[in-house]
Amino acid sequence: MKSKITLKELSKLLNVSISTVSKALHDSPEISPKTAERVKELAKLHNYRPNPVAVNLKKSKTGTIGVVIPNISNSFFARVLSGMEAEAQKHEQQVITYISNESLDREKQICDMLTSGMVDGVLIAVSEETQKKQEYDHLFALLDYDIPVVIYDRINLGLPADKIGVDDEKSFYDATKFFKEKGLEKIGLASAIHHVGIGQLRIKGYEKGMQDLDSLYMATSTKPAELKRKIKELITSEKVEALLCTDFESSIMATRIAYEENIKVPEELKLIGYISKEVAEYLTPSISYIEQHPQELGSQAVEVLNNRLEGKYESGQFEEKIIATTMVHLESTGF
Amino acid sequence: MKSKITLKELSKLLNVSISTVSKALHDSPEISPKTAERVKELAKLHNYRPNPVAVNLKKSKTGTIGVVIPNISNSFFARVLSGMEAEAQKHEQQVITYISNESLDREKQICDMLTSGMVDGVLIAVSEETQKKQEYDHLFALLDYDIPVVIYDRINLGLPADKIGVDDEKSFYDATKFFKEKGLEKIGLASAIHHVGIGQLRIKGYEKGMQDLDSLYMATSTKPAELKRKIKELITSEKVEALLCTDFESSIMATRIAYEENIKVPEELKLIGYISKEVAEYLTPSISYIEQHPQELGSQAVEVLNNRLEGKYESGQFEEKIIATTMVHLESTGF
DNA sequence: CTGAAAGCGCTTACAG
DNA sequence: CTGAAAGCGCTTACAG
Repeated sequence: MKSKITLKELSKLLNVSISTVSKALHDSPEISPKTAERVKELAKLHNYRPNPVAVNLKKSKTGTIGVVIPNISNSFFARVLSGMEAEAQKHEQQVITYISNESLDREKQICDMLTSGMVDGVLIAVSEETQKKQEYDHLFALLDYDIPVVIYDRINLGLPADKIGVDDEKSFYDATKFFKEKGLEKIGLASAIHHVGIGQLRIKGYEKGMQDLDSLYMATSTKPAELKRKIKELITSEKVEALLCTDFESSIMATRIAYEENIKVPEELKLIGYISKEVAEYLTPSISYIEQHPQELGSQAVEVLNNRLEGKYESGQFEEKIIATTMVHLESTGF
Repeated sequence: MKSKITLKELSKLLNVSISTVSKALHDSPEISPKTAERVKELAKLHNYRPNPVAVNLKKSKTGTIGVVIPNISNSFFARVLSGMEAEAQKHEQQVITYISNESLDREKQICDMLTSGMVDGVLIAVSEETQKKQEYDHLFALLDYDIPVVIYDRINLGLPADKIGVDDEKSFYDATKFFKEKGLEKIGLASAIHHVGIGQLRIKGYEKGMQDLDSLYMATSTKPAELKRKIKELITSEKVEALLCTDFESSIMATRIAYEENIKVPEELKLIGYISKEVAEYLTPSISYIEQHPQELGSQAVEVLNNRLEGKYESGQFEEKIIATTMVHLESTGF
């Protein structure tokens, strides 16, 4: 039980002033090499560590960044967090995690608490409910309090903040094009997130890729039973040759339906999912997927925030970064 | 851009002293109702929030707890974190997340930084490498600095700290018994984590459940290729009727091999996995699994830590809580 | 080269 | 009932 030693105690032990000790430990040129050495030696002996709370108060900052995550069970966000933590670590920042559970109320609570100055900046993926109700006052409150906000992943909401996301539209455009180039014609899309921003972008990419808007085959619903029925119809009645899925639910459901209906993947149906590597690889058959590089997204989000904190961006102007996606081919596309 | 108002500014505006303002806001009986009201009104108007860093310095605490997570992509840990965050929220504590990536070095770095007093207490699931090398000095360092530590999930390491975990041994004992009662005889076990504590406990539960140690069928390896070969042998040559899997890798691999070898699940082979609800439900066929209630584990871990911080436990004596598991039957057991 | 002083924003025992 | 003072642990401009 060493119980932390303070500058004051150190200074008493050394018979010098607190200022001298502090300066010595910061390699100030004001201090003679001799005293500097004495001080450092004793500090090391006692394993002195400055009290971070005191340092932060003095420097009028907190050394922490707040991350708001809509749903941590979604391994995409878990990986994003991991990238953030790694990058923050490099900047000696602590990551405080808040989970909104896709709830507007919870998000408001979190933002409210953050306005008190718990953190130097905030990284947020706006919850689904918030997007639906388009209530962004709590986010503006953060900006009012001069707390920089970086919006990650769910970025097409027209908010005045730095943003970093994934090229959702292009990824689906490319995937659609890919199937077309392979000579497939009947290409469908399944989505359980057609009502939220990123879902809409992915659908847009699909539509652009198809060009002819009469040849679209879409199964969309937020209700599992309804989505299932619709996907089944696409696969069995319409007999689409390929199916793009915009999210975890629809990807898994499509795999499942193909299995139940005895439709062979990839021979009779080719699938591309929007799911994490881990799940994609382990499904049977494994599902080709669009890799979003979540860790990269996370680490760059922290980078953007720190640039903002360090004044590297002009105020009033906002950064918008897009991370390119990669298509990963596994068994379900069979190429 | 409101830029936070301070007590000092408030007091100037009101023509009273800082102390008076502070007391009024804390409903001190020392203050006259009249001034109290005046103060509160203005505070509300300016949306005054005490600077948390200053409050913490004054109170010699940080208001935060540190959580060390070995691997956030593992949805078990993601859910544990979610439970911790929810509980911490109730206590108005912030959760600072650190990811060790199962690395001893990283874990040491984290603990080293934590000894400086970043947090009031630490929740940790010890990394695999740390367990393998049995190097726990960095954890003792935390205790030396009087920072309470709660070990969660990976608890059988004989460390002198409060612990909260899952009843790994019993869960496998029960699962084994369950198969036996259904009249199955050839019951096998697959494991990619036989070298770490929790793996060993699960295996022990299996062994106890089998009683006759000559009738064990085990496939264990940390190398995917070798594990695959061994599981395949159990399923095809040995023709076990049921297989218990101790972890994500072996669960998924077993499903996969059954599919590849055209062995029908559950008709020819019954499977129980140790994986998250989300993945279990979505596999084809869905996999019966042992539910560990990770959120519960997380929230109780925070509870234990707070009890310790509040001096509700005797020092020198350690709590050890066990969360009971539940078996969830899906298609792969077919009962 | 060293130290006294002010101050970061707050709380609280104490004096009046 | 109100306020001056000390102090949480640190940093840094300033005086000597």
